[in-house]
Amino acid sequence: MSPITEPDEATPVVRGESRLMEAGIVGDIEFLLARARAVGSVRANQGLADVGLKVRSYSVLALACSGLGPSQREMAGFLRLDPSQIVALVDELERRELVAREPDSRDRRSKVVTGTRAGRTLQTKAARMVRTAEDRSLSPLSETERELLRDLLRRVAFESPT
Amino acid sequence: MSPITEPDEATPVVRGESRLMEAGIVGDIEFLLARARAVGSVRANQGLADVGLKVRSYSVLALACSGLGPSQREMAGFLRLDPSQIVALVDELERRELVAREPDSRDRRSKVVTGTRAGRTLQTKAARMVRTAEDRSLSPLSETERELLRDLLRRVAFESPT
DNA sequence: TGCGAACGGTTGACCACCTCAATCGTCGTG
DNA sequence: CACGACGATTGAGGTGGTCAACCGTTCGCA
Repeated sequence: MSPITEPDEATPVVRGESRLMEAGIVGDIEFLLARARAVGSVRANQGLADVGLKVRSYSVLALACSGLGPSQREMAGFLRLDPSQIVALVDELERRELVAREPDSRDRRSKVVTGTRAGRTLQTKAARMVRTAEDRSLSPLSETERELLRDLLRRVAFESPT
Repeated sequence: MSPITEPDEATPVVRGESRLMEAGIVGDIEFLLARARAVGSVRANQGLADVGLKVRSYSVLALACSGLGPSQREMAGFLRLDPSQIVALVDELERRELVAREPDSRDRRSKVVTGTRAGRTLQTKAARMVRTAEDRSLSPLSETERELLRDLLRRVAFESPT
């Protein structure tokens, strides 16, 4: 990086811009999550652009196609989004006839979102693209390390106090 | 799953809204990163609000106070932000006299950002708040698991292909 | 039974943030 | 020394996050 020193032969292979790795901030989980996400979501969005989706809309579509019949509020809580954002996302997907809002017979306030046939086929296609994008993001890790990372993140994301 | 079954006594303690955990999306790294970050950054921002910072401005301040004398462009690459965003963040910190822009003697195009005395004291104070916020976010993990998560994220965040 | 509080969905406004293109001064190379 | 590349800056345009208010519905409770 510095313009004068020649490459150190003992330097481990570090693809990132490395001079600032000395800074204490690389120990911050918040920073690491932000940067990992920045790296990955660009790629995921690129892949999903082919089917006219983004990570946001893909998440909603995936939940709608899960067979669990989630209400919009459930989606909002699960994805940590404001309910009003779900409205817009479902609006868009419904306009494209990928999902449908069905009234909940038990509670007429809430609406259950389910994937249409077209939605389900698109979702499986999109899931493949997400997975290949993910593969590239996780390429520095071995298979067991990837599973480990998923497990640790799952616990932080779901079992952390409110 | 089915709406009628009574609570299963073998169910592990899951604090999250759990019904949708059956959905395949919980295996998505992108989703897990987004949710973990959503959980944690709210807390971190709350803590930092006491000193008038956010995670963004804190990151810039921390880099400025690292003693590494980073240029704005280095910061941008490291934090994965657009250079124009760095301008605004440094403007704000400079206005509060927490950091100073110094001309780089080697390259008069670039400006080195360093923390002032006030900036450094605020930074150490802020670092404490970030750490306690992080402690709560990572509370579901043991100490060795936390280090493991940090290490895995570091590799994904820095060694992943462009 | 009926009343009020709470809730789900929706809308709209507002602010933070991201991305991009254009500009200016500076650097490096040929 | 001329030209292309680069760092910082500005401004525009689009997206996303947050919040308050609203309507219809449900639930707790008197």
